[in-house]
Amino acid sequence: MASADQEINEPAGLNSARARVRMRVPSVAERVAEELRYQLAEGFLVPGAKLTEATIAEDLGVSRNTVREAFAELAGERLLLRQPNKGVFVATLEAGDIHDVYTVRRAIEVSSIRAGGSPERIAAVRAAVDEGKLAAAGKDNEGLGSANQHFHGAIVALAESNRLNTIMAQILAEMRLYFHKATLNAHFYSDWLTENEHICSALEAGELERAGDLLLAYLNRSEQQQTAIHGA
Amino acid sequence: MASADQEINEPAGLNSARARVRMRVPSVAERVAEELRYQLAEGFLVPGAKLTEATIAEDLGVSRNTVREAFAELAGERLLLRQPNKGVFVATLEAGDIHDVYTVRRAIEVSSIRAGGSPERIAAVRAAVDEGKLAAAGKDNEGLGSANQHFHGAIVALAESNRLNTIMAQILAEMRLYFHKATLNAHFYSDWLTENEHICSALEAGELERAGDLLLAYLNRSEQQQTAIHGA
DNA sequence: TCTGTTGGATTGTTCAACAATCCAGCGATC
DNA sequence: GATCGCTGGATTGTTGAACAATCCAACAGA
Repeated sequence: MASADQEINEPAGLNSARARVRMRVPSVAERVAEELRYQLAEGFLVPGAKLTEATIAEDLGVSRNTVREAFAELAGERLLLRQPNKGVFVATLEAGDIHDVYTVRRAIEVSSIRAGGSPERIAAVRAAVDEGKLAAAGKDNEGLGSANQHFHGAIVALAESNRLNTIMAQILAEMRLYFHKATLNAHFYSDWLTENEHICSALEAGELERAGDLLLAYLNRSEQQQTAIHGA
Repeated sequence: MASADQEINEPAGLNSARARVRMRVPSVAERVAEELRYQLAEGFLVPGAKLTEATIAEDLGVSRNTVREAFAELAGERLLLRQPNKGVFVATLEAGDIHDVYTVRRAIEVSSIRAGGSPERIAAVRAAVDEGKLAAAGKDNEGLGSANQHFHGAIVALAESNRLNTIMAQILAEMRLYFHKATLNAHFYSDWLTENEHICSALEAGELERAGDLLLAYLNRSEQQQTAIHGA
C-alpha cells in the first residue's frame, strides 16, 4: 500500500523527497525533540532548568544516546544550551539577547514584506489578522499569542524561502520560551492588534514601503517594551 | 593553572562562559564535525556523496554513535542531508536553492549595512577589501575566494548580532560547498573586486543607503550568474 | 517483461560499561 | 573563621556490541 501510494503521488518522479516526508514515521530521536520542544513552548521547562540525560531518558522510555541526539538538535536551535561536562540547560536570556533577536527579526521580516508576495501568501497574512481579532473577541489570551506568531510567520513566508522560514520558526520558538504567558498581558496585545491590521492593509494595497516602515516601527517598539520588562 | 587563568581573565565574574570557551577542549563529536566541515569546504566530499556511518567512524577512529552526533550537527547546518533508513548524503543543490540562499543574503546583508556599524567593524570590512586586492595581486585564486567571504561576513558583523553571524556563517559554508573552486574562475572575481571597493567606500563615507543599494545590486547580479552556471 | 522473494548491507536504537569531569561537603591548616 | 585541598558521588562523554527495521540489488519464476 505504501508503494502504491508513492507511485500515485509522484508521476513525475521529481518530488520523491516531498512525498516521502508526508508518509514518513518520525524517528524516536525526532519525537523526543518534538516532545521537549512542546514542553519548552508550554512552559513546563523553564529557562535555566537543567536537563539530566538519564532522567529524560527514563521519563520518555528511550535510551540515553537517543536523548543525546535530541539534545544536539535543540541546542542547534538555541533552545538548549550545552555546557561541556556539566549538562544541558534550558536556554536563558543573556544580556543583549533581546536586541539580538529583534535584529534578526528586523532583517528578515522587513526584507520579506518589502518584497511583497503572491496573493495567496498575502491572504495568509490577512487570515492571521482575522485569527487575532477572533481570539480578542473571545478574550482568548492563548490564542492571541499564537495569532501574533502566525502573523509574523506569514510575513516571512511572503518571501517563499525555506531557509528564511526555518530561521523565523526558530526565532519564534525562542520567543515562546523566553517571553512566556506570564509576561504577555492583555495590555500588550491591544497595541498590536490594530497595528497588524494596518500593516496588512498596506501590504494588500501594494504600499510595500509603508508596510515595511510600519512593521519596522512596531518591531522597534516591541523591542523597547520587552527590554523594559526583562533586563537589558 | 587553569583556575588561575580563569580568575585573571574574568575579574568581573560576568563572562565566565566566554573564558571557558577559550580554554575548552572540543569534544570528540565536535572534532569530527569540524573535520567533516573541512572536507566539505575543501571539496573532498562532493555534493551527493554518501557518508556511511561505519566507514567514517573507522576512518576517524571514533565510535559510530559519535559520528552520528556529528552528522546531526551538520544536518542542522544544511551541509548534510539525512534520509531516514537510507543514510546521510552531502547536500545537493535543489531547484530553487540558489534563489533561496540569495534571499537570505539580501535580507541580512543589506539590513546590516543599512544600519551602519562601529568604526572597528567598518575597519574590518576595509581589511577584507584589502585582503582581496592583495590576493588579486598575487593571483591567489584561493585567497580571493576567502577574501570575498570575509568581506560579506564583515558586513553582517556590522550588526553585532551573534545570531546573524552564525546564520551568515552557515550560508557561507553552504556556498563553499556548492560553488566550489571549479566554478570560481578569475573572470568572476575581477567583477566584484572593484565592486567591494565601492561598497566599502560608501560605507566609510556614511552613505548607508547607497551602500545598501550597491550591495543589493551586486547580490542580484551574483544570483543571476550563479543561476546561469548551475541549474535553476 | 513484470513480479516476488531473498539475502546482505546499513541504519535506528538500545544497553552496559568505563574514563573524565564536575561539584558539594568536609577536614586540615594558617 | 576563612581558605585550601581532598575525596566521594553523580553526571557526562565515549565506546563497543548487539539486535530489529529498513532498504536495495540481484535473482528466480510466471
